[in-house]
Amino acid sequence: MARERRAATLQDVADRVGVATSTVSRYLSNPSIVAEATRERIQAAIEEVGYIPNSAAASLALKRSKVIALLVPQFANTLFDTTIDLITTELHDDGYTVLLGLTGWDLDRVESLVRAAISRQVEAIISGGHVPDDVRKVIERSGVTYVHIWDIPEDPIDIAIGFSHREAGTELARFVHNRGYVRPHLVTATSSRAMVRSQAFKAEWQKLMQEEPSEQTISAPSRFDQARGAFANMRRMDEMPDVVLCASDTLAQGIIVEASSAGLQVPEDIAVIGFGNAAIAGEMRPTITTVEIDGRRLAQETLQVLRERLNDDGFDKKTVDVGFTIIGRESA
Amino acid sequence: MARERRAATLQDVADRVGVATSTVSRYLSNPSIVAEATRERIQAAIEEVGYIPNSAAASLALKRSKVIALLVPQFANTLFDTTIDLITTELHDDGYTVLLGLTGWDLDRVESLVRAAISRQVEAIISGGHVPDDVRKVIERSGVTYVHIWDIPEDPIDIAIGFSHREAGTELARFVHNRGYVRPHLVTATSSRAMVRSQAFKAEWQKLMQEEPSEQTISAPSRFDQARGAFANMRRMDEMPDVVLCASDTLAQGIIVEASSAGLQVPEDIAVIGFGNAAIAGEMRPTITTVEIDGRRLAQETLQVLRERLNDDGFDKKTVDVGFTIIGRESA
DNA sequence: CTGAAAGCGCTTACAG
DNA sequence: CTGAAAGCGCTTACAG
Repeated sequence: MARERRAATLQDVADRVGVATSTVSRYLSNPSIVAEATRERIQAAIEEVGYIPNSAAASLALKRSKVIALLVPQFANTLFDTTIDLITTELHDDGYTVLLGLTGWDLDRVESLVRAAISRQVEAIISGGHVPDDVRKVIERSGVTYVHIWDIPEDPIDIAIGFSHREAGTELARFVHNRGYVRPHLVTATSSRAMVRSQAFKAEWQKLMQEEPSEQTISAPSRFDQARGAFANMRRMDEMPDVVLCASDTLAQGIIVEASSAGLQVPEDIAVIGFGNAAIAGEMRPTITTVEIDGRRLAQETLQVLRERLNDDGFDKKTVDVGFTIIGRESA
Repeated sequence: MARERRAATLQDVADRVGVATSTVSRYLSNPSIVAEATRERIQAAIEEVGYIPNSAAASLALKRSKVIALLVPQFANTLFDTTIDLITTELHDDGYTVLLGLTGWDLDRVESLVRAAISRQVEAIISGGHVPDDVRKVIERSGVTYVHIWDIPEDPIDIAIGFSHREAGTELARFVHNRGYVRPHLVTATSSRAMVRSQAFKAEWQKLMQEEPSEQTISAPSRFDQARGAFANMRRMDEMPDVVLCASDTLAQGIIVEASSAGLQVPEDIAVIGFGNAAIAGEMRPTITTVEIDGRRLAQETLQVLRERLNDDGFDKKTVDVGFTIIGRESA
């Protein structure tokens, strides 16, 4: 690696061409207002010195950073990987740089990430997780655009795009009931969203059957390898459940593998329902009944609202419900 | 959301306290050199106005951004999710902000992401993918620290931390041969690394058996749902392979599911080998024989080398080989 | 079409 | 222990 080299600046380019920095700057932002001949000399100089603008300086002068922060709990296996992927790629194509913050479900980290983002002058924060009240104040005070994705909070800070996890839980209870299952078992992850779904499921099931479904909790994120323990717990119950509601498709997949390996047929002996409609859900044998959220649509809606806000300077709070769909397949 | 509000600046805090901005700045970077009484008044003022420093301005003045760019092909399901997760989290704890760039295996995007990173004055670029020659020049010219992770290129740009995919391919061929398999089939993904492994496997197999193993190619990233097509292709072969080498554990998992559902026993009728030792590999039934790369160690090594370079100003190129381990399990 | 100058919000020698 | 001032690398009215 080359040793400490001073990066070329606008001044270097200008000197080389023999014009003022303002001319080079204009060429960069709007070439057509610079004379043809000057244009060519500037372009040549830029290439010679390998000039790359310093965007810290530009941010400062423009009061516009073209940076957006993305806060998610972890790098992968969040149910919205596709959504994140699409959003990030499109934002880059729009000329934005994306800051990544991994919260790891840790509230202190959420706060320091939000502060770092604001400090970096981000134009928006897209967050896939909840934010404690004091951090909410920091966000509101700063005036940044804040986009909460994946669920719809009671009282959104600013923009929210997602679906109602409560309704999803309720609908799942009805679905299970309609299919004639009588002993549902919830494998709930310790994430606020999964817990909301389970609560709603229990409430609805109570209404329909006048009883409380059994439940166990696993630590978020729900992973394939947690299935073994979860399944063992079920075996210890007085009576095995006839349907298991999993916090994710990966977990559902694990439960199916465990059940098969214990000689149980899915769904005959025990039915399994996932969450998220990951690629595996449609390909597993048996195919997995699950809840689909349209990640592509979620991404598109997010980008649209964001672009409106960022370009047209709208300042209205906004909530978009992208809904969900229960997809009945072989596993339940 | 609150309307356009001018963010508080150092000047605002200074005015409120009745000191110069330099004093507030000193308080922020090194409180102990400011008088106790002043310190308290400054702290109070900071909280009152909700001051958050503008790091674009700080970058400009300090010529140090505390930003690091992370370039990966996609947001999830890269074999090194854990590594990325660890690196990102630790860097944040070290006070760095992480820029995320998703290349999507697209070389033009690699270039624009590298340029954006340099423009943002990043102190290092960590990249999980290959970089074309002209982009290499941009990197070298800029003088940023460049950390290539996951494999070890012939001629590293700067720092490289990973393992030899060529050796992995060779060792896999020996492993398969030792276990007595005679008709291996490679399911290769179209990523440069997977291709290197397959090449090496073929070369070694040629040496051992004087024949060419059969092979099919799937588009990267290798996913569970590509297993169906891949398996169908094998069925169409004159003779089914007795062992399948998959580009990832997820793909291996898919092949196992497909094989079982076709009434074949794994490994008796057909053995399966994955790559990566994902969580599922040890939990699937049968458990999956695979190649493990210690993602945690990879992350630690990366962080260590990075910290050395960033703090101690070392400028030597460096390569670290973290190796790999073939883990024999039930599936082969 | 182009230049000189002010300003964006910090930091840090240099004085005192 | 603190302040005044210069400077980091850009952008953009304002003149010409």
